[in-house]
Amino acid sequence: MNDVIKPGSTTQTAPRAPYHHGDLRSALLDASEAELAEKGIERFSLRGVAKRAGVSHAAPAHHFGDSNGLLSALAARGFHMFLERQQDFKRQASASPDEQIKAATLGYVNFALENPALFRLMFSSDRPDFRSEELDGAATAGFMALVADIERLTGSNPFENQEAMLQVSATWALAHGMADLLCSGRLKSVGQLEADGRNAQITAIMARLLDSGDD
Amino acid sequence: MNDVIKPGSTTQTAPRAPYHHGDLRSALLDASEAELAEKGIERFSLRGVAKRAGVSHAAPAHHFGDSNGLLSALAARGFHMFLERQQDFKRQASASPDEQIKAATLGYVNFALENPALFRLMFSSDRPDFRSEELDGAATAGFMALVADIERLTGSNPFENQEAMLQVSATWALAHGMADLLCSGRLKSVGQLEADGRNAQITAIMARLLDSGDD
DNA sequence: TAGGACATCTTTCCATTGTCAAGTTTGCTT
DNA sequence: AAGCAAACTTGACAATGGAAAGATGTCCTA
Repeated sequence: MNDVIKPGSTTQTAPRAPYHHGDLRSALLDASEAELAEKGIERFSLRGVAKRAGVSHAAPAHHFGDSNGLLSALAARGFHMFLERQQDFKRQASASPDEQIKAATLGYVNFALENPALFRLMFSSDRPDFRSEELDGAATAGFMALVADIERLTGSNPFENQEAMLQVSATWALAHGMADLLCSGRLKSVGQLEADGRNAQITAIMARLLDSGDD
Repeated sequence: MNDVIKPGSTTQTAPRAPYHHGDLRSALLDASEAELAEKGIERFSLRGVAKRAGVSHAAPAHHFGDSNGLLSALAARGFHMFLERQQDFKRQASASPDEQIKAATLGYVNFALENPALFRLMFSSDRPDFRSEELDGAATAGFMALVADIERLTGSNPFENQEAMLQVSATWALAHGMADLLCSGRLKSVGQLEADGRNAQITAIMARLLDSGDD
């Protein structure tokens, strides 16, 4: 009726306001990320998300179907952030293949430590639906980047060379294991250190693998 | 006093029946394990557990406090099973330190694949309370076994030698990364294989690390 | 410019869940 | 035998996710 802007909006940055709320979809994703970071996935509440976004508790359903749909979209966005964080580190490293891999590992682990709940959503939850094109694509992109790095390192295409694919698996598993253990508070001998020392240890551990069988 | 078996029991195998139900505590743990395996931790229901055990929905509270208390006890039992599974493999392997570590890794990963939901409860959940003496002790025992193996491998006590502790971290992280990725359906190049081929790949990956810096 | 058609969001309602408080049964102790 | 404490049940409550139906705003077309 009137053109008064609804006061319910909370933290929108530059909304195009095409509709009632103004890009509620991404506002809900922001709210979900905050809810997840604060509560963890096991106390994540859809109604809590709606409250953060300043809308009714049933509003998310229209954009995401159910709560798992929302978490799927959030996980997909998480994988994009994840890949970017790895690229952050890679850009600051030397161009040699093994340095690039070490840098990606640092990005991998630091992302997990910076976003532990989101990392768990992406890797240790049944709620996101990986049959979703969007999510599967986002998750696959990171894997493909690693495959390319290993190809540069070994000179063999991992999809054609079993030994190179084994190197992919080993590298991924080692990076993932450090990330998962650290963000669950295990692996205390590494986790207790401050950022620089921790990153040095992570690199040293990865070096132990890379300096071995870089055939 | 008497040896009359209560007729209200539903699915007990060989109950001592010291009380009303007959060792309800462990019956609830069994029921929880089944509930967890079927539903996963994210749809785990305390009332579902009670229904499985054939008791009222509030019965678990007396033995475990709240649902997190039950999950803490279940996780502790999980860590014992976890260690046993590693020892299963170690007994069937040669006594050399690196073969023992490879065997433990096979136990680590196979346990995760056999009990994916329980594995997630143990490593990727905030619900178990690790301040609990029982749980912390069970979780620490596995770590100490690895430390001992690395000491045998390197000849140095990891608690006194930084390089050896780095080896502990690397070994644990690699085993854990494989386990976590495989039981989440990632790492398909390994996960698609049948058991024997999969175990061979796991061993080959671990060898890549152990054959490197076993100083 | 009026009138649908439709996407967006709210309100209301319901089944399920975890937890609490009180009551009931059972075995043990003295 | 009496009482006591442990073990378990019953009933209630607030919070949650989801379904259904209503309300509101926007756009497209005639």
